[in-house]
Amino acid sequence: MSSSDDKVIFHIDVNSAYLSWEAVYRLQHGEKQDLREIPSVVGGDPKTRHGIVLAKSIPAKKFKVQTGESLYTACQKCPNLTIISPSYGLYMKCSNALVSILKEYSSKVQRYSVDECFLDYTSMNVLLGSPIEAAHKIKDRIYKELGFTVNIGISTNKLLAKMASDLKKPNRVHTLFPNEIKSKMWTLPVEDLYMVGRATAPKLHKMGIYSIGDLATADVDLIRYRLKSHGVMIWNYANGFEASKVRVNNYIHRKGVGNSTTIAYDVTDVENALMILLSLTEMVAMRLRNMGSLCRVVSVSIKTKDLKKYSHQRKLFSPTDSTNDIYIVVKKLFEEAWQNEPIRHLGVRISEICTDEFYQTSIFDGPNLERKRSLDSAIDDIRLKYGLKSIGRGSFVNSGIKPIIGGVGADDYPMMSSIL
DNA sequence: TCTGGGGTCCTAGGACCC
DNA sequence: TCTGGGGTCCTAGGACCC
Repeated sequence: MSSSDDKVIFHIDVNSAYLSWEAVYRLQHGEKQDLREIPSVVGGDPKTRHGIVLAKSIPAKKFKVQTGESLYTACQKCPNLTIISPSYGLYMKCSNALVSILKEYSSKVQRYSVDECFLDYTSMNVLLGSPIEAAHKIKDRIYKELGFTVNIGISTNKLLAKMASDLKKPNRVHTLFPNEIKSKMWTLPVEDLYMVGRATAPKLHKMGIYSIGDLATADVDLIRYRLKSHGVMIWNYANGFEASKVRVNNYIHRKGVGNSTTIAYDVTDVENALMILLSLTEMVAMRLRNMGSLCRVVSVSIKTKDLKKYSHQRKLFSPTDSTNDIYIVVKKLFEEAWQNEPIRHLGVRISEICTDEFYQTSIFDGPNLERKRSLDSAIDDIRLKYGLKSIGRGSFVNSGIKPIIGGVGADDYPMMSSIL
């Protein structure tokens, strides 16, 4: 092996995460039936019948229920299907418990998503044994202490480690070292490669590329000509070339924060739309302040009844974290963009995040800035202490719209405990 | 089968400057 | 004001991920 192959990277992937976590939680709270042993799915909102399958049990898979399909079609395939609504708070706790075990094996742990982590095991051999031994130890410990299974992929970079953990599930350790690429990876269909999705796969097929090996051995100039820089990236991946670092997560580096919602009915009037947008803005702004950050770009997205999508964004003159300031822009953007069509889905997103540490107040912000900021932060404190519903705007009281809509990301609640 | 919600990155085109 | 071309900033939209 050459010196660039010196790194040892693990990718840890929770098997059917949401479903496993629901099953473990329920068993620990006295339920007799293990969700993993019956046809069951996590997903959607059973009340509105909206939504899709987020995770499925192996028995549900036998009925050909697929991740991403609507609950309606899933029920048609499998009439006895048990449907569980997702509880993201529980998943965050499980994810935190996983991360804290991993951190005992290396200080370099990157949470890639709620159910996937990278771990840099380079030069830990001396202390903790060979990579394969350590991976088995980690896998078995997670099962013993937390009750769910994981796959662990081992290689010399993140891409190969991730491809390895995907090989055969569940409860497995796989290696995919550079000398195993041909036998273990090139034989797979090209759509199994990370970053080859619904739009890219058909383009590759048209070029006669069906396996990862076909892509790896194709002429890179031709790939570049047809698929631009994205093509060069996946060609590199197919050859196992990837060199990004396992970086310890830091939510300061987040690029944007957004929340969106599909509405149970079609919205046809400005008042209702604005009420929903205000509710989304409340959540987004609170998350932003929770990060100790400011934003410079505000964007509103609209999806119509017939699934037409459009968005409108604007760069602000000076950065802000104020709910009111953001909402004023949101309102303007919506009124400029909306073409009077029935609305199915609305979203608010802020980006160009910067730290508020050295924030200089612009003279255009006026004398009320500090007052606005302290009001926002007082409300945040109450919400964090007594729950999101404890305080809301008067205008929502009889509207039938929740004063806060939207979920949170992995690093939004660092104070959340790691206990399952 | 008409498809949820949270992200990131890239590209293309227009405005504007020199 | 006829023309060219390079650079940057901004916005909209698409592709991918989990």
